[in-house]
Amino acid sequence: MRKKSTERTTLEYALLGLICEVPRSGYELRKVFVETAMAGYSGSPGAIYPALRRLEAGGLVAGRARHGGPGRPGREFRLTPAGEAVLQAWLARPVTRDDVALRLDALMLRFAFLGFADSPVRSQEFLESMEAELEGFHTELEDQLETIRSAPVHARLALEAGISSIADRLRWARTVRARLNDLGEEK
Amino acid sequence: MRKKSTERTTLEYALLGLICEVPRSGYELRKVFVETAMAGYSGSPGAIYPALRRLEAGGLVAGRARHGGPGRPGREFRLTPAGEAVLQAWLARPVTRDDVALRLDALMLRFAFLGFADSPVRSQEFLESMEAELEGFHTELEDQLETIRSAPVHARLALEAGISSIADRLRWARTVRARLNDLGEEK
DNA sequence: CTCGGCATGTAATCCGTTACATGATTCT
DNA sequence: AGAATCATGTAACGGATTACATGCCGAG
Repeated sequence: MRKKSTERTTLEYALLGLICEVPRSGYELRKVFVETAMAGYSGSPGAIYPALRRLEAGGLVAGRARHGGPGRPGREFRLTPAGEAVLQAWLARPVTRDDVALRLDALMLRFAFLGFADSPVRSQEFLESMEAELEGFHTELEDQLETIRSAPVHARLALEAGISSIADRLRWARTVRARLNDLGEEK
Repeated sequence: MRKKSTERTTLEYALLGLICEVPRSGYELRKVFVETAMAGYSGSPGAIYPALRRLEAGGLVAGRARHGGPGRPGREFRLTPAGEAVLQAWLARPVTRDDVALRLDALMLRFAFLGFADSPVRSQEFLESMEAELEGFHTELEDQLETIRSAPVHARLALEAGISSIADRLRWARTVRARLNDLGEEK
């Protein structure tokens, strides 16, 4: 999955986003994944704890002991300045074609954290580039639909479902951008 | 990923579906994935060839030499009776909540091959159970939206996108079921 | 006869899953 | 003390990715 060694997994970014404002323990992070079924991430301990250790090893998060509740005392993780920088860089990334075509879930996860961006402009940029790529991908898929006229009915119908869902997400992006605009202006 | 040892990966089912009617070589299979970006599967040789060997080892496909074109002669894979049975069992599976919540892409891939099912009834069953699970998941997500009223705006908006896309897919399923019904009756 | 492109395969690495094991605190 | 519960891990394993290596044919 990693192209450059600086790349992190989606799960790692999710963790960074979740502890960005509220420090949390591994257990609390797991609960978030399990209860909200966030983007389909499973929150198995075998995924989360290793991911937290990778982040800690990279100096992006720091854990400190916490005792107070019942049961075994946990470790509470908070972002380091380096971690904050990595999170912000992630949030500021432009949306690519591959993001909308191959990793739409991860992209929406990123959007969910965009409120933590250093500037409200980030949301606008995100939505604008997302709309552009969605439009491009949409016509790409419609072209593909043309070229597979002879394909089995079910395959064509499945492709139509994909096209429809891209159109749906495009409508979402446009209305959300308008909503956020209004929110920003009336403030 | 495997719960029972009889479970196959999504990629393996995709391969079974693709060679179900037309025997193909690994290279041709790769091209399908690359060109149509099927369900976001990458079609890297490091994934496809091992998957084909697993299927061959399991007796689900059989390869035979093919020479004729230019370049290195390829091996052409076709389904064995056992492979046909596994494919049919996959196509006949009822749609579960996890299918629509966590693996919608894989589910749509399955639909794309439903035309190869042993009975046209399979499509109806598939769509009916899919509609039921989509409805259930939809209300589940709307409940979740209620309970996170205090969450950050962006997170709520992301969830709304998910809800909308489920509704969109539900509309798709209903219209497709009607369309297939008409097609079946006029025949 | 070797060069380029078609086609198959391998190796290293990494992440996620499942299932299990362990630690620490409070309640009875 | 022992059970229950909260919380953190570990081990084995499988599959996907990337990048590289190999084999075989026809054209010049």
